[in-house]
Amino acid sequence: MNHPTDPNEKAFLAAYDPTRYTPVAVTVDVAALTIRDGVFSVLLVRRANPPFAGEWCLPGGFIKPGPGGDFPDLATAAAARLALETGLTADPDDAPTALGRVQLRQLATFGGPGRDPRMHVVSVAYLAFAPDLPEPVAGPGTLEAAWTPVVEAEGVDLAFDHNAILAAAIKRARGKLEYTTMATAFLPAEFTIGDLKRVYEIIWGEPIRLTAGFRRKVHATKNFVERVGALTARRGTKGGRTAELYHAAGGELLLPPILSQATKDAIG
Amino acid sequence: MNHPTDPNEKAFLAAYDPTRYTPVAVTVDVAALTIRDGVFSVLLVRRANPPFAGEWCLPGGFIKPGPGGDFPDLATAAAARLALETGLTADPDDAPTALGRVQLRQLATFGGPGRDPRMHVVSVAYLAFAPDLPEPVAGPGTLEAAWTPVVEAEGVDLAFDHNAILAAAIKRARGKLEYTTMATAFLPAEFTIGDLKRVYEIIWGEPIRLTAGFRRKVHATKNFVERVGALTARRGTKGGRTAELYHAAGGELLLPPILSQATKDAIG
DNA sequence: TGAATAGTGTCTATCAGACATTATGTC
DNA sequence: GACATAATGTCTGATAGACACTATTCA
Repeated sequence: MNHPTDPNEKAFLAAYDPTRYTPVAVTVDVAALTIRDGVFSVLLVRRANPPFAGEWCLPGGFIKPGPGGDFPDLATAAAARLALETGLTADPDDAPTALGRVQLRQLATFGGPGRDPRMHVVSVAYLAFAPDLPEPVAGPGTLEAAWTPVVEAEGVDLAFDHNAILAAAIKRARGKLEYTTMATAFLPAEFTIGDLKRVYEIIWGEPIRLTAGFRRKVHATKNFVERVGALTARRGTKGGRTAELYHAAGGELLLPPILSQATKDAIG
Repeated sequence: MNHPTDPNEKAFLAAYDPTRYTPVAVTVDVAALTIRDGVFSVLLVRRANPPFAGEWCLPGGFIKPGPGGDFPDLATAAAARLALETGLTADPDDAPTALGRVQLRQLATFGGPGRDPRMHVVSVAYLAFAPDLPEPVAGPGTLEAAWTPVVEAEGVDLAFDHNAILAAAIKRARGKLEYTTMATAFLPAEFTIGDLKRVYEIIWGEPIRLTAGFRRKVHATKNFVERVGALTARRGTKGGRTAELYHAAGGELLLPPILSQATKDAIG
């Protein structure tokens, strides 16, 4: 970060009065996506206070200075907000908490006029890819918090312009699966190739016909998955061979991409 | 947009005082990228006023309400800022001004502590892909404005954290060429396949060895280019066959992607 | 044994990469 | 003709998609 040293600048700064201007507020909102019981879901909270008291929206809130007077980084604010609503604490010692496995990415910033009846508000939206998390707890300022199937959430009239943010989040998530290895973020630390395939099917909402092809692609991609060397304990009750376990191998890019049918249709 | 109707909400809003909180400011900054004389360049301006008076940075400024009291949309603010520094007016009647061909995309939002010595500032950065534009003019608050080769700009110590924004812009631009048809945004309305290939080479900073392959890919991609049906007037003085002219065909996606060598190396 | 799930082998049409060839222009 | 640029043709190795087959488990 660059900092001014000129003495003129110091005089200017001493005389600078930020309250002269029409105030603007900045919020950080989080679209936390996960898969719960095989359903693509998003974390929604119900507002306790006006505006939109009693209505559902994405968790979020104004950024404000901490005890030291400094504002937090945007990503830090987003992580804190998510921790507040999920009841999970982000462990600074990098312990493997459930929240530690959540992938936070900046989604987009929404700043059109009329978004908030109080004043002009610019919202920095974050996208969280999460493995199956525990039941959320209502944080301060919220009546309740709930993992909600995205198809259901899209039908709800959310507060502010959160329907637009949610739509962008879903679109981005579906796209990210195509050319990154982030599908693993929806799974626990150890998973099978079948689990991974199901992540794609659940989030895209379409079957993946290629069984062998999907496996080949996953194995051929550098740093996508790594064999653990153990088998799953039995799941389900309908029989079937026990599957090999894998864990995410830290890679990011998945190229050439695995395209969803929707994308294939779009490119003709 | 959703709006509260509850009478309790109206009372709450009447009593709401936005000046109670620590003020935050929001800026919109634009990384305008273009190709000038075969060189990948970015628009920089030199600040007239503190902080960082006399130093170079990306064009940008605080968002503030217009005459009607309403704040503009973020993208509108970015377009206005760019128009100010380039001397081009964005024609609302959609006339084919040079600025009309500029593609504006939101890049990312930067909001860490200590970005601005005056107060906490959150910057929404926009990425502009532009065809060769005229010499810029210094807008209000700037001493001068200049198209600067990106390799040179990366070496300059820019004001605020604009080096980080510029780096993100360059990275995004290089990536966008891989899987979108946005390379055409760097070219005039009519161009040749050779021109298009040169855009890739200039922005990626590496030669594309495939001549036939590149052509095939471009032609096979739906809505990438469309044959105009005319040939170029002679250019250069070294001879050679006259090329067919094409124009952008309105498509967005370029899949499977054309990968740069850098990306290929990254995926092993 | 049959059904269910996991994983491998193989064939083929397609395509990216490489390179040769043809076409059209200036000097 | 020598050279430069544009455009097309053709060969080959890799691979996505499709499908058949093997492997392991439970009822």
